[in-house]
Amino acid sequence: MKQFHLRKTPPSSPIDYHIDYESALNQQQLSAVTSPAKRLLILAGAGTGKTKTLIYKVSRLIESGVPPEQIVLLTFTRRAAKEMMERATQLLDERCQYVQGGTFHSFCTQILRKYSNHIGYNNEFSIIDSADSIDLIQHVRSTLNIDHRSQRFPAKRSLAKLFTLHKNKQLDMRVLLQEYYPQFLVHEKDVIRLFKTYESYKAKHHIMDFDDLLFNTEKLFIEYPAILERVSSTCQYVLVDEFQDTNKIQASLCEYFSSFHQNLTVVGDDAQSIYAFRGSDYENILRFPEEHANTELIKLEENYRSSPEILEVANAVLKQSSILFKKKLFTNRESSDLPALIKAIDDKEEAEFISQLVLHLREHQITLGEVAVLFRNARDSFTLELALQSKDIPFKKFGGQKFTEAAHIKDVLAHIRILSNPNDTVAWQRVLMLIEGVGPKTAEDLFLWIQEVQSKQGGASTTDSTHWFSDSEWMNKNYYNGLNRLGSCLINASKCTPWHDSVPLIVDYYLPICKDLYDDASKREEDLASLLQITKTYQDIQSFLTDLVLEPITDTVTDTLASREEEAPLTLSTIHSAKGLEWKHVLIMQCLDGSIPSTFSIDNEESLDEELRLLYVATTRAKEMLYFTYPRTSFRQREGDYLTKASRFLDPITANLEPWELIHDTHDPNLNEGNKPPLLE
DNA sequence: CCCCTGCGACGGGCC
DNA sequence: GTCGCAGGGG
Ligand SMILES: Nc1ncnc2c1ncn2[C@@H]1O[C@H](COP(=O)(O)OP(=O)(O)OP(=O)(O)O)[C@@H](O)[C@H]1O
Repeated sequence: MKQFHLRKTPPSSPIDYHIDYESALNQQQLSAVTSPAKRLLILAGAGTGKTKTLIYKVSRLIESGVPPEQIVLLTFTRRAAKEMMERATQLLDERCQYVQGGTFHSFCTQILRKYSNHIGYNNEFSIIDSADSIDLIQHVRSTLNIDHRSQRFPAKRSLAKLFTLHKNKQLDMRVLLQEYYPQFLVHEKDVIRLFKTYESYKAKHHIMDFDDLLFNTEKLFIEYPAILERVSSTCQYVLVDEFQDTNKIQASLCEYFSSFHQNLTVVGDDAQSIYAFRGSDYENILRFPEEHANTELIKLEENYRSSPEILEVANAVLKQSSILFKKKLFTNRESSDLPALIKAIDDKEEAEFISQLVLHLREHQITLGEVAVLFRNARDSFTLELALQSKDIPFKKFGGQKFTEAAHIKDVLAHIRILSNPNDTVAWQRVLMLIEGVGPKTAEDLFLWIQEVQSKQGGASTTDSTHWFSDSEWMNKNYYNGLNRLGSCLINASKCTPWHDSVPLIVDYYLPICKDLYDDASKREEDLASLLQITKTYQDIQSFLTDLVLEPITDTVTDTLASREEEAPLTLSTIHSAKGLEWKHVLIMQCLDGSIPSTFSIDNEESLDEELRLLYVATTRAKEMLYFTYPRTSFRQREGDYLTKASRFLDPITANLEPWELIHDTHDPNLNEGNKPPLLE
């Protein structure tokens, strides 16, 4: 017998990393980045560098030769996703742009656009946002003739909420009714019937709502293992930020995505779980190690973001929770002033203080971009926005749907949606009812008639139906003229190439209607002009509509004006949209009982805890200085002026705060600044 | 069948 | 504030 000696090959030459991981990261962070573990959980408090670690891990993988398009980086909010991509690109280079992912919803959409034909959808299915979903529920309800006379039936919003909870929490409708709307338990049967009809309606019309994007992806994976294998084989590494905010289905999607290569890293902080209303469950992250025995757990404890004074307040906030959080954060950052507590006399004074403080900070080298004002409800900043506008302080607001929610934008979008999908009932309904004299019933009849005409033409597209409404049964109606104008507008619009040339036609058609409907038409006209600009950046109608639902425009006209100036604007944001971000100075405004905690949470310990975590998230956004403000009086239409109540969460932390007194200065506003007392003493 | 008015109930955060 | 329903006149 011959012998063949296999030589020992030298170990592959060590990779020449461009990034100095060892000096940028601490011990635990480094071990998370370099860990060979296939399943890794990083469980750590706010500001301990979780996101940073994740970004370094992505860079490290790319530097070690993993193709970026084989890495999937998922997170929860669009802002966090964008922020993460930017930070990664800045750290390494353009290669990071090819990393897959974004939000769960956008990633699932990409998969479904390729494969949803397997589960009975067109790959061109429409996606509806929550407002559309509410409208659709209403529409479906009107077809069911549900008896609401004897006993009040849940409003469309409540129904929508029930339906998402039902899908996301996978709880029985009865249980949900019991917990959230016991007064509607009598309607259980009808609610379920409506839910089923809503579901089948969407399926039949190739419409998906946000929940469907997740559910249908899972369904696809369950029913078609071959597709699962194909998709997951392109996901060599799956990394998930903010894992505490995932719900059951998102957690299970993570397992599916990583099922082929089995590399799954998740990052999160159970103390920052603030999306229970959407069915998220922080138990997901705590259970994560139990799902697989070989999970490596890494904890980070040093906070690199906030001063000790801020961290002290944050810890004191969290201590009020009925659930015990064992972690205690520490920091080596230098001391700052004590966080401030400002009690304004009313909303106006609060807004005035914030805008003057922001200007004062700008004089002292804290730019607007380094300051954020956070609040519980999107509308809490209304008075402040007016004050900022009057002082020409540029700001950008996050949270609240505003632009795409606005009626006039939705109106124009509905026309565009018809061009994209002539079967879109909700869009037709909306468009038809804009015509004077057309109500729900006529709109429904018209829609059925249009569908019939279309099917008679053997599925020919809208382009051929040049004489839609003439010679028809509608000739003699008083709304015939309006109908005809709509008809020719849509026909001309559908012939446009490129597609976005159709938008000016639609806007021209719509403007008279808009002027008739709203007093502030000129402001709305400007919005439509900016919508027009946006449409020009899209090659096709489909991607435009998808993007608009998944990434609704947050810029309003004021923002656009602001962005013309070079200076980075002040940030106004709901706390929910601020998660994962940080600023030098953070103001939390409207710290009132009824706002935070919200009125709807106060008699339920679980939701009260979530409100508290929300305040914790807000406080931990600050690096150098933190301010709590609230008005002592406020105004409501019915009651008039009334005394407010400070947030109950502030009481136990007042010892850690420094009260600031607001003094109205009586000097002539035109007096030289040097002759007045300093703003802050 | 539409559209206006008045009245009571509800109301939040995100994709 | 906004929604959703009831009652009226067109
Ligand atoms: N080892 C480190 N050395 C210096 N700075 C660090 C280190 N780790 C993190 N930081 C800084 O701390 C700040 C917080 O980091 P990061 O945003 O990654 O925290 P996080 O844990 O994701 O926070 P959160 O849970 O609040 O989103 C960042 O400014 C980051 O640059």
